[in-house]
Formats: sequence, structure tokens, C-alpha cells
Amino acid sequence: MQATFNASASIIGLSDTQPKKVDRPRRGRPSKQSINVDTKELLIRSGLEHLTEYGFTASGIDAVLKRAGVPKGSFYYYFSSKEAFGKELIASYDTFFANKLDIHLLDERYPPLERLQRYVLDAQKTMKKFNFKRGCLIGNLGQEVDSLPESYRNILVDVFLGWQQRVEVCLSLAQERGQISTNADCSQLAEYFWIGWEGAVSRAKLTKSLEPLKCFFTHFMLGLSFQNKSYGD
Amino acid sequence: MQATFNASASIIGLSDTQPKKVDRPRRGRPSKQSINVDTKELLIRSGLEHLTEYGFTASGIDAVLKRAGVPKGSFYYYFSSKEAFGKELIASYDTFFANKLDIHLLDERYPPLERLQRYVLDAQKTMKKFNFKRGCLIGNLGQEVDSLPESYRNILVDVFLGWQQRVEVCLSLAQERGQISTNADCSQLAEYFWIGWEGAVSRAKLTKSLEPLKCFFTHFMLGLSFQNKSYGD
DNA sequence: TATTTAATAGACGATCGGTCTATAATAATT
DNA sequence: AATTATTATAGACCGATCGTCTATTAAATA
Repeated sequence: MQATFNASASIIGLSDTQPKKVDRPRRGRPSKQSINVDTKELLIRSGLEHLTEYGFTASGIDAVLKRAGVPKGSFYYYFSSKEAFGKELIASYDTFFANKLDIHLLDERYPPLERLQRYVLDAQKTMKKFNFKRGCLIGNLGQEVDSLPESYRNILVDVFLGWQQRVEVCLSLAQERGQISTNADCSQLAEYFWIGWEGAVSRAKLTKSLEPLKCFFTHFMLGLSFQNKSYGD
Repeated sequence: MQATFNASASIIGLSDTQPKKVDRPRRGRPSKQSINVDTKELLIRSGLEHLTEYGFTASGIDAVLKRAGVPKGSFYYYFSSKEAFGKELIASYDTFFANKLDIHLLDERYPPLERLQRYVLDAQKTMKKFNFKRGCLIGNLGQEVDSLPESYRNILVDVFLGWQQRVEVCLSLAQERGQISTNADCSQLAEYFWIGWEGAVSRAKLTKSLEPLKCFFTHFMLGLSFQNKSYGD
């Protein structure tokens, strides 16, 4: 499963996909040196925009194509099915998102817990930027997993595990520095973080407000302090 | 918006809706004394089963009708549209669910925080009973709200508010008894509960496991203790 | 018995999602 | 230069779904 990193990374870096045919390859076999991933990347990007907003079931191929300015016939040249398309979107999103987490959680300029907070602030900024229309692709698909191909289930679980491990590492660092008690289970805490955070993102989409994100994170951090004070030796 | 309470309450009390024509009214004008809400209730019940499992967008009218063993012609006799149907489902689910909460949270045989725990245990039992296929209708619709009629948004927000207020009352009781600090904001805590709980339900559906529910509630309760210890005067 | 009302039956059209075949444009081959 | 192979586009096509529509049945009512 090769993620098309450029396409996915662009979802937050750039403005919305415009339905322009400019710069897309012309009909016919292209020259050998011209790298023509443009159309495929455009479809992935458009797909990410749609699916983070509407989920899988409610997102039609036609809408994805229209947004990208790509004709329908091209779709099944690049992807064997909507299911396969979705898997590439997941991989792409995961690559982009895990990278984003790493950028924040491995940033040694800040203490571990502040890194987590910086990620949270980043996410808040992003949600606001898109007027709370775009949520988390993995959260969306997780919610509707029973309407999806069964093969998606394990993929989604694994993606969450990857994110969870990153947070766990960050929390363990905080633990080493004595900011969380040595008795606390950082793996459990990281799971707890993602469970609640996804709930918060969903609620933020619903209420079109940052408040749920702030509410969750505030109390999550308070909970961490408790782990520290009550279990510390 | 009148909720059909019997239909909604039955969603957990009884086994799945069977496509049986038994007991449904025959064709033609029924006798005056025979109360013929059966068909409508059957449709609501079937709709709740479908939508708690698959959400709104992925649930077709035909599937709901097939499960209930009701022919298509009847649907638009009882409901003017799928949108109107959905609103009745929400009202019905809310009535059922708020009642369930009240049963637990107002049960004076137990101290307030134990009541909340008893609700959580009840929910765990229910999710397991249905093999983690059925989640929370409101959580499902909340996630896909951007694909739904815009009128749904406020309705869903209000339903959450109602549930939140019930939990808030329960937490305030605990606060009166000194189990939560007087400084803690029970309204915020109740919001925090539902944000995280919905995330946990979604994750439990995905992983087909009780673990996320337990994980969230454990840490939520630990957080409460912290509120108590650190803010208490 | 005739009329009205309650409820079911299921055809129908518009739309849309997903797939497939045909075709165009260019590169590679000879 | 003509032929073949490859890349990508174009859009027809089928089936499913949503919502509406008319017809029909059966009981109550007058």
C-alpha cells in the first residue's frame, strides 16, 4: 500500500482543489520523462476532501471527480474500485497524519506534554480553517465501518494503533521526566486519548465549535496530573 | 414530534424485528377499537435497528421495510419523507434513551457515581448483546451530520444537551456529597463525559470489544477523583 | 346498499453510483 | 513511415435507491 504523500500532505497545506484541467496530462501516452501522477494525486486529494467531510458512504465517485475536474472514465484506470480507492485514501491520510504527529511529538524544543498540546492546537486551527466541515478520515470510516468492506476494519484499527503508539512514546517521555507517575500505564493513557479525541472531533464537527476539543483536552490533562499525584512514589 | 415510546423501548428489550405479517392490521379500514399503531411502530423499530447499525445515509427505505415485513406503499402513508422518518427516529430514540438514563441516574438505592457506573455497565451489556453492531443513533447521525438535512444539526445538539444535563445533575449530587470538589464544573464534566463516551462507543463498534468503554470510563472516574483531591477546599 | 375512510399494493420515473467498452493520442517498434 | 503497443479519456450502460403516484382492498358509516 503505497501512500501518495504529496497528495495527502496537501490537504491542509493548500486551499481547496479547484476543478481545473490545467497541468493535467493530455490524452494519449505521455512522454517517458514527464511524471504523470498528477491526475491520480488530484483524485486522492479530492477524495480526502470529500471523505473527511462526508465519510465513505455519502461520498460519490462523481462528486470526487467533479471536484478534481477529472472525467469519470479515468477513475477506474487509476483505481480498481471504490473500495481500493478508499484503501489508498486511508494509507495516504495515515502517512500524512502520522508525519504530522511526529513533527509535534518528537519536537525536542518542547517538553513532552507541551508537544501534545501543540498538536492539539494545530488540530484546532485546522478544524477552524475548514469551518468544522472536515473531521478525521479514520474517525469517519470507523463510525461507518459496518457499512464498509470488512477488510477495512483491521486497517482502521491498525492506523489507530500507530497513532496511539506515537502518543504513548510521548507520554512515556513525560513519565521519565516525572510528569506522570511511574505507575501510570502510558499505553492505556494513549488509548484513552484517542478514544476521547475522536469523540471530540466528531462533536466539534456537529457543533461547529472548538469548545469540545478544548473541553476534552483540558480534562485529559487534568487526568494526567492526577495520575502523577496519586500514584507517584 | 411525538415519540413512539413502545417502539423505541423495545429496541433492547426484545429480539430483532422479524419480517412477519402476523398481528399487523389487514387491508382496509380497521375497527374503531382496534389500535393500529403496529405498522408504524414496526417501521420505527426497524428503522432504529438499521440506523443504530449503519447510520442514516447507508440505510435505505427498502431495507427498513424488508426487515419489518412491511410493503413500500405503506411507508409514505406513515411518513412524508425519509427526512421526516429520521426525525421521528431521533425523537423515539431520545425518549427511550433519556428514560434509560433516568432509571439509572435517579436510582436512589445507589450513590450518584455508582449510578453512572451502573448505566455504563448496562450499556456494555447491550453492546455485547448485539455483537457490537449497534452503536448510538445520535452519535452515528452526529458524525454524518454534514450529509444530512441541515435541520438535523440543532436537533442532535439538543438531544446531547438533554443527556448532558441528566449526567450533570448526577454529578452535582456527588458534588453535594463531597465526592467531587465544590470547585468542579459539573456541566463541563458532563459534557466531557458524553464527548468521550461517544468516542468510546464508536471505537467499541470498530474493535468489537468492550475494552474502549472500560478504558474511557476508568479514566473518566480517575479524573473525577482528581477534581476532588486537587480542588477541594 | 352506497359511500367514505384507512391502509396496503406495487408500478413508475428520476437520479445516481459503480463498471465496462470504445476510442483517442502518443510512444515505441520495425 | 506505417504499424503496434501503451496510456489515458470519454461516456454509455446497468442496477439500485428514493420518493411519488394511482389502484385496490376492506371495514365503518349513513
